[in-house]
Amino acid sequence: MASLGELERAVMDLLWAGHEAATANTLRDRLATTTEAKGDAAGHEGKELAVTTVLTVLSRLEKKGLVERERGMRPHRYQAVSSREDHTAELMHEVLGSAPDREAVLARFIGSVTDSEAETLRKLLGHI
Amino acid sequence: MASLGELERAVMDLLWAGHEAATANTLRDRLATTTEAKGDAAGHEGKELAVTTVLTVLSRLEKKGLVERERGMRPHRYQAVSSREDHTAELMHEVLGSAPDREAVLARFIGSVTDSEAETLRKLLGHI
DNA sequence: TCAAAGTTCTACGTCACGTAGAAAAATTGC
DNA sequence: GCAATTTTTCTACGTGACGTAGAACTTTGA
Repeated sequence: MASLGELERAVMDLLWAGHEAATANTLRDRLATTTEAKGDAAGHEGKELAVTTVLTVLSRLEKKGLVERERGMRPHRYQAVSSREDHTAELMHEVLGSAPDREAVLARFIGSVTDSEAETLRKLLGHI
Repeated sequence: MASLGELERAVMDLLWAGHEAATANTLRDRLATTTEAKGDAAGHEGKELAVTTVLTVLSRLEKKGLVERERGMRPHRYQAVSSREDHTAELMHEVLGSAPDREAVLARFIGSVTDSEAETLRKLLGHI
């Protein structure tokens, strides 16, 4: 119960990037700019979504527990509940837990980790 | 592009469990038995699905690259392409790769790993 | 009090997935 | 060799998630 759609993901990325709370309007604008880069080479002007679209997505993300909003201020402010790193790490644990033999999975996992990542892991495991 | 539905997951679990190739019929039977346990306390007799249902799911899993079938034999034999551990580890890598700062994610990840898992990791990463 | 800005409700199209019948193809038992 | 049976493929429908947004309701600012 944690998979995100394309737009939901894009919104989370924005919230995670500049991690202060943002309004739906701000997000809508940033989405247009962000999408711009992804569009086909030629200046395919990032299309602005309707604010309601962004609001719907934010509501769904809130329901999923990924986003929380301050209802005090009038243009509600939205922000990610946890950092991208925390969320991603949590996801990794979920995946890991989906297999009976966790240690066997870890073995395979380590097998295909980059050198620098292995180094990072060694350090982290050192002082625990 | 790797999330599984409930039934798809159940089928993969069976293929991963007894990891010889199996026919759609065999799988349908095992699904009934397996489901039995999950049903409400009272002997809620695992309901047998139509074989076509199982076949459809197997086709979809094949298309997703998780299952392969031997078309030689007539009742086709199906088997998982990779072990559950390999598949799970691969998923973990996918998740890890979905964040820009992989090392930061690893830090959080390690932070909430069990002791025995940490031990396993140390061994796998070699001394030091 | 009104217009403007913001929020909630409702809704539609699409796609994945559970589910399976109908039709086509292959096997098997006589 | 042919009918009965098994297996596979095609087609399809219901449901729920997600992208998308208009309509309607609420709050704010002048």
